[in-house]
Formats: sequence, structure tokens, C-alpha cells
Amino acid sequence: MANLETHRIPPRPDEARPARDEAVLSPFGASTQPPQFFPAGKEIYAQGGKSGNLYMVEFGAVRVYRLLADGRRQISAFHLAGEAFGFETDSTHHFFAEAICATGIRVLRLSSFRDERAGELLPMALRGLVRTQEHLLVLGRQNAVERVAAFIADMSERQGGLPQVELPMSRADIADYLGLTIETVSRVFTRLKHKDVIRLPNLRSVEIVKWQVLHDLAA
Amino acid sequence: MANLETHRIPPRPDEARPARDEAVLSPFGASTQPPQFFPAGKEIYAQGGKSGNLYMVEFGAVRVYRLLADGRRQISAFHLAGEAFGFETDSTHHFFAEAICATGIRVLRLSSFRDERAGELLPMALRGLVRTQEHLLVLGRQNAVERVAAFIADMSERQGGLPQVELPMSRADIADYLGLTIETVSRVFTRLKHKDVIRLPNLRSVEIVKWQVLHDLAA
DNA sequence: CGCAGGTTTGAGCACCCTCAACGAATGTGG
DNA sequence: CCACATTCGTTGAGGGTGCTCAAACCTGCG
Repeated sequence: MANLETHRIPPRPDEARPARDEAVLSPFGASTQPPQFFPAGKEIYAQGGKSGNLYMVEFGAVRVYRLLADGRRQISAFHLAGEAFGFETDSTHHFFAEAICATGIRVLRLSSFRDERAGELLPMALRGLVRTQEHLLVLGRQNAVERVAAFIADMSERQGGLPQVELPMSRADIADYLGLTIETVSRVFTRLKHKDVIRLPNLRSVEIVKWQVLHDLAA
Repeated sequence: MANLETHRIPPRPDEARPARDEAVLSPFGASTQPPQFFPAGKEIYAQGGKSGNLYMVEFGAVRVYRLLADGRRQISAFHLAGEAFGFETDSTHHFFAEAICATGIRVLRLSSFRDERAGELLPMALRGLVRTQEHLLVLGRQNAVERVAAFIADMSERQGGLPQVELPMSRADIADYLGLTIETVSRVFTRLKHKDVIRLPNLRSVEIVKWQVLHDLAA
């Protein structure tokens, strides 16, 4: 099966652009190319490809992942508006990056990662490192319910802590991020729904009803 | 049960020091405190503690981990001689770090992670990031045999690619690193032994007999 | 309306965990 | 030096969580 994803979050670059993108990270200030547009499922870079850029999500969402030879996929991170990705140790990409939905991305060309801008880049890299290490705990030591609960709580936090959480990614993406199957993810969602912890207004959004229960489950 | 570990790799700081420690990483050159000694099981730093240092393993081995409220532990990384650890996003440690066996550590005090040395620190941080992301794939998508095989192969690589691999850590440490139980780790070891993929001269070392099979299993 | 993709739901099973006992290795005190 | 305690590692039996395989169900769209 192809990784090609086509679902219908309409591409509206102009009005979809969030208000808060400048000043979030200084390396993406004035001296930068205009944002680039990627439709849903479009590859941003591929494993083995030449690296050296840094990417900033303007709007939309991105998945970064690795593949095993037999096709098993592990998504190491989702990146939403305002977040940066694309760090690499050498000039070759070790991962794949794709737009999940219609996505705008600002590209910063780096002469080298041993750059004079390292002072600004390092904190971003470290945030990613801590994020990834926390995800290790989820994959290594938490069961299906805990993983999904942690995922919903995390997505809510990154969207401002509101009860209405938008999930741009498919169940398959969530499964490959949490180290589960789509069936298990689906079952946990419905179980949480039946327990009135969440509501599911539609396939791509979740409403958190019982915060406390959700956080207890996530821990 | 306590995390206290006491096994018998004799503390011999002077002759145990590896020949190749200078010049490995420039921030650890002349302007640094003398290496500090940690016996087996000794805490190097704790979650919630004040951070701001960077640590370089001179000899021995270190485990970095997180705990869940109920005591489940996930080791995010082992660090061997020549490797650096202790990066944090803010002034607080998000993880625990302990010496696995008798260990010598060189401490670099950083005024801030937004340091003028960021240009030298960034590549180290990025290596850690890629390492951790690759570990995600193992925890999220590989079965017990693949995890153990990948672990042995990785430890061999980091010790120069020799067939004789020293494992300073206990089975419990390996289990908490691979997201398994000690029983499963033990069973996989014996299964690999019976298939003549490895030999187990003693509890703390492995000899790789069939490289190709090991790598096929790890994939 | 009918197709296609994604999602949900179900039945059965496999892998790994839990619980338990045993064995091996080390350190201690008599 | 040997008995003992203690910790760690191995091995076994049984059960549970999550996976596999399969079918039905939406939902959006041509």
C-alpha cells in the first residue's frame, strides 16, 4: 500500500496562516525564502537525500518517519504550525518528511550545521531531543490506552490547551507514531468515547470532556 | 526494590582511563575540571535537579532514564567511554543519570546552553537526537528478538566492531532500555545462543559468532 | 448513485508479560 | 574455608494485551 494520503483539508494558504509566526524563532526572520507549499501527502525530503536545510511549519502539519525493509513505519514526530524540524548530523537525511495535509513550510538554507547560528539552533535541537526522549518512555513502557491518552493530551497542549483538538493525521499515522495498529488505536478511541472521557465530533477532531481522567490515563 | 546496583568491575581509575580522550571533543580540552569518580549505582544527577553541566564519560558506563509514577523505568540511553550526555532544554534535569559500573566522568560547566560554544555542542546534540530517533523505531516497531539483536549489534559497533562485546549493564538495564522484561531478554539471549548466533562466555559479555544472522535479525 | 479510502468492529491467535521456582555468582561472617 | 544470605539470572506454566485477518460501515467525491 502506498503512503499517499489524500484527505480533504482544503488548501487555503492565505487565511490559514497563523498570526504568530514571526518572532517565534529568530533564524527564520528576514533573510529567508518565501514559504513553500506542499499538498497532502507530498514528500518534503527523503531518507538518503541531501540535507542541509532547516524547515519551519507555517501552517498545516508534517510527519517525520523511518521505514524498516519490510515496510514497517515509525513516525518519530509530528510537527505543527510554529515548529521546526529537519536537523541532521551529516549532509544526508536519515528520515522521511511528508506533509500530512496542505502545508506551508519556510526553508532555511544552512551552510553547515556547524553554523554561526548554532547558538540559536541549539535550543531548538534540544527541545526536539527531550521531546523524543519522552516519546521513548511512551513506546517502551506504556500500554495502548496510556499511549493514546498521552497523544491526545499532547496534541491538546500544542494547540493551546483547548478541549477541541484537531487531528490532521489519519489513524494510520497515529498508530505508526504510537507503535500500535490502526485497529488498536480505533478501539481505544471508542473505549474512551464510551467512558465519556472524550467525544468524537468527526474523524479528524477530538473533544476532551474529562481532563483529569485523561491525564490519569496518560500517566 | 532499589535501583542500587553493585557488581564487581574493580575501580581502577588510573589504568582504566582510555588512551583516546583528548581531541575527541573540543569543549573538553584544557579548561576543564579533573574527572570525577562514581562507583556503581551512584547517581550523577536526578530528575528535577538543577542542570547546566555537560558530562563526558572517561571510562565506565552511564544510564540515563525516566520513571513513571508507578516505578516503570525507561532507559533512554547508555553512554560509554568517549560519549557525552546531560543536554537539557532548561535549567532543570528531566532525567536521571547513574553510573552503571565504576565510572570516571569529566564535567563541563556551561554558563548557558545558549553558549558561545554552541557551535561545538550542536553536532553532539544532533548525534544524540538521531540516536534517540533510531531507538524509537526499535521500541515502536520491532519484536523482542529484533530488539536484542539490534542492541548487541549496536554495542559491538560502539566498542570497535569486535566480536567480543562487553555489557557493563545488568539484564534489568537492558530490559528497561529495550522496553521488555528481564525474563524476555534472558530468553532471547539463550535462544540466540542455542542458534549459535552468539556465545555467552559469562554474564557480562557476548561473543558474536554469526554476524550476518545477527544483522538480519536486527533489521 | 456507486466507488474508493479510511475507519470501525469482531473472532482468533501469538507474542510477551506475570508469577513462581530454581540455579548461579558474589560477598559475609563464623 | 565453608555455610549462609543476597542478588542476579534462567527456566517454566499460564494468562492477557495487542496483532492478524476479515468483513461491514461510513464519508466524501466523481
